[in-house]
Amino acid sequence: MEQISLDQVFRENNLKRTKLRIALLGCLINAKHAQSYIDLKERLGIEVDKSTLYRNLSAFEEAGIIHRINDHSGVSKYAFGKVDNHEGNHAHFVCEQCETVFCVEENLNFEIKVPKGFKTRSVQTIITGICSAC
Amino acid sequence: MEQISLDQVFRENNLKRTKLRIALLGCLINAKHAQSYIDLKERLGIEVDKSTLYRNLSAFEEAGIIHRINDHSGVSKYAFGKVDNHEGNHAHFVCEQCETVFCVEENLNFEIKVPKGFKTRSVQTIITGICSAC
DNA sequence: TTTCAAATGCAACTAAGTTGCATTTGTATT
DNA sequence: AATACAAATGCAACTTAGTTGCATTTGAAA
Repeated sequence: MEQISLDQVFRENNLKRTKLRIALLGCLINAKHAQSYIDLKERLGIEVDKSTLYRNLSAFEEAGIIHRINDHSGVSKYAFGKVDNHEGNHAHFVCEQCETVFCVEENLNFEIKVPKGFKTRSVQTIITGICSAC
Repeated sequence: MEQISLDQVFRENNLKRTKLRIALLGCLINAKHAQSYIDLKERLGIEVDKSTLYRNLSAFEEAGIIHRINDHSGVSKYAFGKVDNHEGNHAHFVCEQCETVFCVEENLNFEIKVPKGFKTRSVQTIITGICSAC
């Protein structure tokens, strides 16, 4: 696995290197599955302001550092990396029991025909089922 | 196109045939794209109680009469029919501009490999892009 | 070390969706 | 047609995710 330099990520995206951002991005990188606001808040340990956290998540998302997943629960979850790389998109697996969201590493490279006049920009796939732990 | 009898749908699913349900299901059947709570409320015209509407949407969803779509906006949208029929799943197209959600009629019949121990139950695909009207 | 935009913290707000409970209504039964 | 009862409705109050405006603080560049 390739080592990631946080400093580089921040510099490349014109984001100031603050304590919270370092901790937050660390959380997201090390997470084994997608994290909600609540998950992140707990994981961070330190007291964090809600709006600051959300603003940072938005900033990271806009910069393409993380991506947001919206499953059936209505609560947004965030995961490190982009949904689509040069080889295709990846899917998300949502466990019905524990509600954990995993990024499925297999790349999807299918095309979906859309009606005339429609232009596709991105494709997100959500799989529901039962995870190995449940 | 096949004619649908609302009475039959209600009877089959053990749902009482109320004024609101008839109007609501009518709205959903006739809609050209997926409807949010707000869309439905406006479309119905009549005064509707929020919780009653939501409860009915849940009831319809549980009965498999309609399905719920969760796009990036965080607001649930509802569309008539099931996501998956005997031929595969259908995808949803979300317009980035007008936020309209369309059901894409093409059936998807691909398989996604999930990690060992994971069991897939359903697959939902969301396409974002620009619709023909925008 | 100064400077300034960008980031933070706080409080107040918005909006989606839920819950509990009293009242009403659809339908099955007599 | 009258009765009976569960299921559906309406209302009010609540919960929770996420946002906004603004004063204060801080990172980094000059």
